Amino acid sequence: MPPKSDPFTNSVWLRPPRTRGEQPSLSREQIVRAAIELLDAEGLAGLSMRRLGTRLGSGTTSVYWYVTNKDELLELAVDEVMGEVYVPEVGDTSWRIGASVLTAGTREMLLRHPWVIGLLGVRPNYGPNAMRIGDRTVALLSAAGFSGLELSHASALLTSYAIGSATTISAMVTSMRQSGMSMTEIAAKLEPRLERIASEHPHYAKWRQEVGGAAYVPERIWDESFTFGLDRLLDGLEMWLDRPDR
Amino acid sequence: MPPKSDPFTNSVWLRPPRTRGEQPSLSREQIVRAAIELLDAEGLAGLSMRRLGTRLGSGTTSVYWYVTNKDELLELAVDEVMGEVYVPEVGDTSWRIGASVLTAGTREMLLRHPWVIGLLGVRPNYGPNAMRIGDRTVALLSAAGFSGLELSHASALLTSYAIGSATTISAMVTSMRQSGMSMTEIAAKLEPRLERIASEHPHYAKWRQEVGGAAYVPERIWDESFTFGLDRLLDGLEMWLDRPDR
DNA sequence: ACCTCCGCTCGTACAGCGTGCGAGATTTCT
DNA sequence: AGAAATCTCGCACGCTGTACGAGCGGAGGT
Repeated sequence: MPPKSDPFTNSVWLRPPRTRGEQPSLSREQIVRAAIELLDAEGLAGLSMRRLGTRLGSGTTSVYWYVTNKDELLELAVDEVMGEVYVPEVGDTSWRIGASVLTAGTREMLLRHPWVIGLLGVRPNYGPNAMRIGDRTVALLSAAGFSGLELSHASALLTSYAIGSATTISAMVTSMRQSGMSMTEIAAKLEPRLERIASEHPHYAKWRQEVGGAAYVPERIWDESFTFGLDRLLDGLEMWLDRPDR
Repeated sequence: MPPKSDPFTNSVWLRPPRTRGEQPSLSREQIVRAAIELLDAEGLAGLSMRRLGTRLGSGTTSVYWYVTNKDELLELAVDEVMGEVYVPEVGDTSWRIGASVLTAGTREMLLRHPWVIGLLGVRPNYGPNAMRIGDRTVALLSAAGFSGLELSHASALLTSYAIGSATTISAMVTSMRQSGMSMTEIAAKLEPRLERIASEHPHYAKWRQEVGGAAYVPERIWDESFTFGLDRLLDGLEMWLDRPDR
């Protein structure tokens, strides 16, 4: 027997914020904003309901009047930062540039708020901002020549790449932050281990020699790598659009 | 001042398992296996050190002899399941099929062990299996004609897509499991909301009409979507390889 | 044979977590 | 004025990761 109240019919997005007058000292919006600040500063583990209460200057459990539980608060926070993603208007640019801006923007948002990444795999997002992005993405890809299921496949390809790319980088940035070292310092510490690994993995060793230390230079390479992949991906989509037999 | 012992020079992979004779009733290998079983069955939240101890038939904190903390255990678990990913030998197939098998295999591994997804963004992986995959991927792409930084860009593109694609699907599967409903049941519950959303988002509404209910049929569509994206992506890479001016 | 040490197990304890509950305060409606 | 709604929050429960140190059994040295 399914639970009496499931998360699909009983969702945050269907419930109006619990505030009518101007009196109350808290509001859903303010709570979400404070939560995002905590999350940005200290990551998922840094957000506890107690700390959130303290930061808002209220009691430990006051937040529970506006939000039924922590999961729901995170759902609100995720959609809030989704609002930072800009999807170009149809007609403002070519679809290629439009898709490029969308994908890069999504990736950048995820890198600004790395805690989102850990939440994306847990529950799908039906918040208003996610929906707005979806709608405008349809417009963009539709104008490009996609339709039906292929349109959603193309859209999934773009967002998957943005998410995956951000995930890899987030892992490194997080470990940088936690260790308090720069990427080059980490590379130096890792050096002997990588050397030993190279001695057991001939192909890796050969590649390592080809690129020298270049692979461990920080952000610039990550951006280059993302752009390279994005260009290949857009090439592939364009090629499909140009196919006579589709 | 950085911490005295950082995670890069002092890593699980550099410390031999704490066992010499045959006496002890526990072993690192056995612990990791049990942890993975718990994680597969109940997700990240389902693994606690106490439950792990109970499942192994030992005391609450016995595990701490073999593993310094939970994070390290998770690191071991992640690399263990990385061992399930098969990277085709060079020469066995074309590079295209090789890359295809690698990417699909990674995605399938992630869908078998969805908890891995939540961990990928937290810390990079330098375990032996990750290294083996890396080495063989270099071999594969090197034989295809990639070299230097472009090789690692191409490799990043493939794994990013595998990760991102698995993330989206994992979100849906997880929410299916938690609600105990099938995807079609969820779609039915969601229907009125989506309809209202469609009424406010014209492009989405138009697309919705195009595909009808097809978009909410479960796994088959997901696989089709992944394959579509993968093919576009490989087309793009192939195109780059064929460029005269690279 | 005894002692010492080492590898290993695990009970206890502590600080922190999410949150259900209900008492209380305050504002609004009748 | 009295009742009802709205909102705040202290307390308590059961859970978490893990530091610490007591205790156990077998191996090696004397």
